[in-house]
Amino acid sequence: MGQNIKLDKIDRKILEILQSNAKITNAQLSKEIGLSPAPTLERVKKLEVSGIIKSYHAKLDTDKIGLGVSTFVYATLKGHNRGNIDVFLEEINKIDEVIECHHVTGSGDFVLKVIAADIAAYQKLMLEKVSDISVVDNLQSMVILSTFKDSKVMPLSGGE
Amino acid sequence: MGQNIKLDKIDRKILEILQSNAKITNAQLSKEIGLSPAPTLERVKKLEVSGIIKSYHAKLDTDKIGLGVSTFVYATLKGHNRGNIDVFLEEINKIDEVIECHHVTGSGDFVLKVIAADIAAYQKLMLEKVSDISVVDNLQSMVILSTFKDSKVMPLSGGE
DNA sequence: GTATTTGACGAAATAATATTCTGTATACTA
DNA sequence: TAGTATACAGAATATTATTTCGTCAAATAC
Repeated sequence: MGQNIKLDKIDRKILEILQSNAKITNAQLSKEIGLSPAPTLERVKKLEVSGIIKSYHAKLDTDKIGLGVSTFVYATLKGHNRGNIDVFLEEINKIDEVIECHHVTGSGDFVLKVIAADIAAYQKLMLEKVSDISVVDNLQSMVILSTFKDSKVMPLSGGE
Repeated sequence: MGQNIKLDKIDRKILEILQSNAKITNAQLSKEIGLSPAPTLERVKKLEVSGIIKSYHAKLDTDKIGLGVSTFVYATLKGHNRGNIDVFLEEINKIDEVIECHHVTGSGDFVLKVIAADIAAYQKLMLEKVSDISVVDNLQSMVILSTFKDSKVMPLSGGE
């Protein structure tokens, strides 16, 4: 289960291009995939409507907007039961600085990605908002020193 | 260092909107921020040229394109020296399935985000490509069971 | 094997949008 | 106070998206 829509080589090329550059004009895109503008647009629309393309986003330079600290945080809850998880997720969703939250296998229950202006702001955030969530048992932070790869292009290979 | 460009309230609003919806028309954007189209476009261009806006990307539904497995991987190297790190990064950059690579504090040296079609493909990838990198000492994988938050909108607050 | 339907395509016309241009007001500087 | 730079709105222009239409090819039915 999961996908059911069949993508041909051209569709995958479109997806690859739009992942790396969403602002390309339809005319340019059509050239790169070797079709005329009309069917190109039709394909893109189909990909959007089907939900394969979920959305489009601008990527910012965190340093330049004054967000100098990014971290990964492992959060363990006081119990893995449904109730605690729901409470945790609800609280996490309120915190804008937590930009990712994944439920994972392994010792920790959740992996968060957190962004703050600086270490002071980060500490404040963690103490006052995250640690404060009642169901949180343990938190372990890893500060990102530098990011060497942050590709927005996923590897597309699957079924012709 | 870091940022130097001053952003006013309108700029931050623009950034917020473009992060969550990069495909908005300039006319619509100008309405939402309360300016006419011309200066709105001027501001956006300025944000692009200054590098505050780095790029625009389409976000795909991983399930629908047949990428069912996402993981975080902690990688420790056989030594933290510059040479080993360079070797590691060079190899990692060749692997499309590794979409993120962060240098972090803590026990592990690097955190990777890896995407594959299924567990079998993931295992193959890790065994044949990642583990195979000579300078890699230890790898620890955490499979993402589900993602509850994956916001592309960073919290903008800083200096008026 | 032939007719028919369906889907995808290209070319051209149209509509919407981005982009440029010009003049004005406002804030900053000398 | 005069001068200058900056940001803005409104209108004209250029680009681009979008729609329309006719054609072709593959699949299906007869």
